[in-house]
Amino acid sequence: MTEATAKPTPRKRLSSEERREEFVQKAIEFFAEEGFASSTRELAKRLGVTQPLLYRYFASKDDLIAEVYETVYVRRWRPEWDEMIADRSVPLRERLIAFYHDYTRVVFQRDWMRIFLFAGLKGGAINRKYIDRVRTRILEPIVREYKHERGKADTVVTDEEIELAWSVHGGIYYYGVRTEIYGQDPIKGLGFVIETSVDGLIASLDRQGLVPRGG
Amino acid sequence: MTEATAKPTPRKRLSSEERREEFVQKAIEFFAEEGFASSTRELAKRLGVTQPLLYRYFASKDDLIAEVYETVYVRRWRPEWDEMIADRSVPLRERLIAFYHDYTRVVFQRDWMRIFLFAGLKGGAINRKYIDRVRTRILEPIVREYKHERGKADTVVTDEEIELAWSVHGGIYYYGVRTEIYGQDPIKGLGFVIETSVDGLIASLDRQGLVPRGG
DNA sequence: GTGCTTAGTTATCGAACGATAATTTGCCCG
DNA sequence: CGGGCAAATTATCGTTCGATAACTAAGCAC
Repeated sequence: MTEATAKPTPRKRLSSEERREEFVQKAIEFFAEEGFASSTRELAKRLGVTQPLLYRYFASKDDLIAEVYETVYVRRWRPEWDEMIADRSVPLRERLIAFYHDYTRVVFQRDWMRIFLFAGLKGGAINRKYIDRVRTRILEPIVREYKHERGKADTVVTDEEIELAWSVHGGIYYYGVRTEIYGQDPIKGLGFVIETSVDGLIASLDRQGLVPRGG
Repeated sequence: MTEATAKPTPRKRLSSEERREEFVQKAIEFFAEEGFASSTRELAKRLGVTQPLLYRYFASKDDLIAEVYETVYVRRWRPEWDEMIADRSVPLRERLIAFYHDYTRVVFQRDWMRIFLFAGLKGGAINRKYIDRVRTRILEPIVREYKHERGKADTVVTDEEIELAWSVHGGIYYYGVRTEIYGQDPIKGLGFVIETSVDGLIASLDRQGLVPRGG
């Protein structure tokens, strides 16, 4: 249905800051669904404004995209995850289960996952930086906590142990990919996946501890 | 550097069938690297032919893309995987390790993975169909073989067991994503990941067998 | 109320896109 | 050697893209 000829053009005037925030939020939804190759005209249509207005707030389309990255990957990271993982007043198993419930609540969002995949395919540094952060802020702390609980706090975290953690983390992450990206019906709930994955990680770290270490 | 004015234009003439095959193969590399939103002009440039020539072989860009899908996902699937998984003359652990070495040799290719991700984000049915095939041709047979080796061949494969297999399969797959898509240096080799993942799957299936079943 | 600031508009440019039509040229058969 | 089929080209159409310039009007200050 095309618009009527005599459009009232309400032309609400919003302050620069709220407009900008609104644009970024809607751009996240828009680009997550349509991809970064989609047009600024289509985005403007969804925002109910004209396309050139976007260029009053962002110097270029790439600038807008950069702001989308920043908002999704930096602002949604929860600083309290550090303490959740390291809170030794809670048994490790419960701690990790609680953490992964919270982590997946943030990450298993359609817009988060799709933008992450789009960004990865574009080949920028964002995903590499995020992967690095997962290793240093999640996986290495998890392995350190495991070793503390096993009374091996003095031993160094090995590459093998980190790779075991990556495998389990990846298994959980792939559950989100299957349900959020590929639309697969969850055959068993997220809770089951998290609990069995945490159990599997602890068990495989235990087995790894029995393997003779070279050097 | 722009081309010289007096271009020789060699204009090689190839038979229809070899040209078509050449176009599809190069289109796989091209779209894997640049995404399906990239132009047919750029693809033609890489092929060393003019852009309208593509339209002698493919009715539309979407037709070409469909042929890319077909070639990658159907033609690269190895029929012998069925027998590898079900070959009971080999112990299950070795069988699964051998299978995953072969499977990842096909799937852990930059073009395969990137096209799979691009296709998934476009939202067609290809990925859903592929996921279904992984479940019915890989995961369910694996769990059936496990139950046979444990003397439970008569019991039905449960949703929980399939989900355990998905988690481990996803962990292995994510290793490929990290190395092929995000360019992460493999901190431990693929062999380590496959072996510990297979051990982890068998162990978690064993644990699952101890859990009281409802009904 | 009058006027300034600026949010928001319309109009438009040059480039790139998918696709088609018309034209040229390589190659096999006689 | 020469004629015809089809491989491959040049030329071009209509559309859409990111981005800029010029214009319009909303709302606050006084």
